[in-house]
Amino acid sequence: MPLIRRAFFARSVHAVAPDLIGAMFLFKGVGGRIVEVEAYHHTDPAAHSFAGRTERNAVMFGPPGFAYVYRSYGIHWCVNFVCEPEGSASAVLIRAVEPLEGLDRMRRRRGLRDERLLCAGPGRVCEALRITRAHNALPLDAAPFELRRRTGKVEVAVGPRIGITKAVDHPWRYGLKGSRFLSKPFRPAGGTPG
DNA sequence: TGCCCGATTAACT
DNA sequence: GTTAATCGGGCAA
Repeated sequence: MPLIRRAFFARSVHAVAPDLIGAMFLFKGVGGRIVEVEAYHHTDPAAHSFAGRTERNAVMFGPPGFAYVYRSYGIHWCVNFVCEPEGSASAVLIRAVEPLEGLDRMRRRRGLRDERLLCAGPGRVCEALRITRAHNALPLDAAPFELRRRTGKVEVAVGPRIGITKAVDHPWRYGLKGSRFLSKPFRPAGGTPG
C-alpha cells in the first residue's frame, strides 16, 4: 500500500473523507484499517472551526496533512486529519478503525478482549492507539504516524453524522460498507418501504 | 467570573 | 432508555 503524502490532504474534505475509507492508519505501529470517518467543513456550524480560530482548533487553520487532536467532553481524545488549502480550517474526524496491528497493546490499553470494540468510536480509537494532546499538530506523513492509501476497491456507505446537534442532516459520515468495526451501523440506502 | 453545552463512553435501570 | 465523568469554548455579566 503506497504511503499517503501531504498532497493527499490538499483537497476538499468531502473528497478526502471517503478516500480514507480502507486506508491503513498506524500510530507507533499500532492500528489498522480506517472504516469510519466524518467530514467537517469550515462553513459547517457543527465544525469546531466554524466560530473562528481558538487555541484549541488552531491546527485546523494551518496547512493540510497535520493531526488535530482535541479533548471531547473533558474525558476522551479525538483525532482529525486537516484537509484543503491552508486556512480552510476543514478536517476529517477518524471515528473507527478495524484493529489489525498491535492487538495485544490495544487490548491492554482498552481493558477489553473484544476486537470489535477496540477502535469502534473516536474516543476508543485514540485510547487504543494512545493518541493524546501531545500529538496535536504533528505531520501525518512522518513517524509516529504511518498512513497508507488503499489499493483495492471498497464500497463506501454514506449517512448523517453522529453525536452533533447542528447541521445534523448533512450526509458527511462515511464508512466501509458491511464492516463490523463501525461505531454504529449505517442505515441502508433506499426509500421508505411500502 | 459563572454558567451552559459539547464531533463520547461505560455503567446503570 | 438514562446518567455520570470532566474540561475548554463561548457568552453574559
